[in-house]
Amino acid sequence: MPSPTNTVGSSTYERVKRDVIFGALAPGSKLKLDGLRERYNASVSTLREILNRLASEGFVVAAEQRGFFVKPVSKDDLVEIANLRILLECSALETSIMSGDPDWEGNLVAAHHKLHLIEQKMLDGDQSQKELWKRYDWEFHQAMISACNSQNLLALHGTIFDKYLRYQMLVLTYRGAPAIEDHRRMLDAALARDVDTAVSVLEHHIRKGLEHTLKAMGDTEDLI
Amino acid sequence: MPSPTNTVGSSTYERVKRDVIFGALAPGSKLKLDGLRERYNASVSTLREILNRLASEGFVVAAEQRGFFVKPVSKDDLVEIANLRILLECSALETSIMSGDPDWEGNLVAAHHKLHLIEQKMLDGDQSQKELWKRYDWEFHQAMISACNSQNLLALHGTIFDKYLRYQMLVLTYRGAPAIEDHRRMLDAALARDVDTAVSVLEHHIRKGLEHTLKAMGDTEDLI
DNA sequence: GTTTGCAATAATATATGATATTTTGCTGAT
DNA sequence: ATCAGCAAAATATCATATATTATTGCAAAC
Repeated sequence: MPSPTNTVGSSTYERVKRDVIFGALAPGSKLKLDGLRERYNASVSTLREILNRLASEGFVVAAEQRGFFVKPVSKDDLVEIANLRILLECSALETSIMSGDPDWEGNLVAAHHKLHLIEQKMLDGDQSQKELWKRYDWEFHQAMISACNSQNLLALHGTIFDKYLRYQMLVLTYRGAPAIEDHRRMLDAALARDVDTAVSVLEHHIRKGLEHTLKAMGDTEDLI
Repeated sequence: MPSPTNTVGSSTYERVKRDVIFGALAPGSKLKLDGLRERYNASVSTLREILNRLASEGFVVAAEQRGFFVKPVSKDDLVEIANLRILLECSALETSIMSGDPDWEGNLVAAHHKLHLIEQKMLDGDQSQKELWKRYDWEFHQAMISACNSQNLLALHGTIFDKYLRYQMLVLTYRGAPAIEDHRRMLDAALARDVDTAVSVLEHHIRKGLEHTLKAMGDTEDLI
């Protein structure tokens, strides 16, 4: 099998983005080219390309002539992100359910199964695999909307999802059983082609997550 | 007044983006670094930064190890873009109308006035200012949704609008009087805080534009 | 004690050239 | 026509140089 043969640029891009999302690079912190060069073992030119990409996606802020900063967080921003996620994901879900084929159903069931397995572990107190858990969460939501017939919509949703994820990682708390229940209900509704139920559960799911994260941010006011 | 003091990077970025949107750089064409260096009088490093930005916005395609290409066009892509514009702009319009203040109304009336002036010229056969016309069109739509209270939504909409605009510029035809009428009706509905009417006129406006552009693309099959 | 002004320092923006790798184009053989 | 293999072209990456701009530190002034 051919190894992914990643270029320095793309693999470092992944690493930096990941570090922003998972908080290794703190919100608002300055991204000095020289510091990054050491940290990621890449040249300044390559890093500038990466930071420009991340800036246009909104994970980084590029301040003309003053360099780059990790995008700051705020409750207002989180609310905007959550609302956008609802708008994009619900819309995609609707068309996806209406046009999903057997392959789609198969992937969906598989994605839910994997997610469910790790959710059980989380419930049992094993918090050691937060990152993997979130990846499966992402894969499940992605599988749900993957038949929406719009690459553009999927791309936009992917970015928004990652931004939302950053806030969840920031407060580092777990909503637990209710979220698991949401996923199950979404799966069932999707397979039953019950658009209305699926969409309303999804919206509820995101709003509850938003509430939860906002509350956690209120308690930990320092991270802004 | 302080001059904009643009950096080479940002001003060249604007130029390249503009050239993609207005078709000076043809869809699908290869963007050779060396060629661009001559054309825009910027260094390769700077140009790579710019192309990376444009790639992450979707105006350019970055093919690992094979360089950059102007994003190709297709009817499917146009349909996706139009649907996304409807989704984003209608949602933004709804909240904007509900929370617009007097300043918002003022800007809106002003934007419509400017747009209307140039639309009349277009109707009279003066097609010399397509670019200015499209700028005013953008400013009007932007003014409508500017009170939506979401920077994230406005940013996303801006990008989608530009992509939609590229298709319009590509086929280079003018929908004329009906579009002018749409704008007037949207303005009136917005000022009357009639959300339903405004939103449905907007959706109709975009769908008609889509139809029109699709038809023009069908006739000029060569540009793909 | 706070503010102002300015020099010293640091960091960014941009350009250029060098190297390794990859892709592309071409030639000739099958 | 197809394919292998080589030469030319282009990209990806890096290091380095320079000009410009931003930041910092400190002394002088209020």
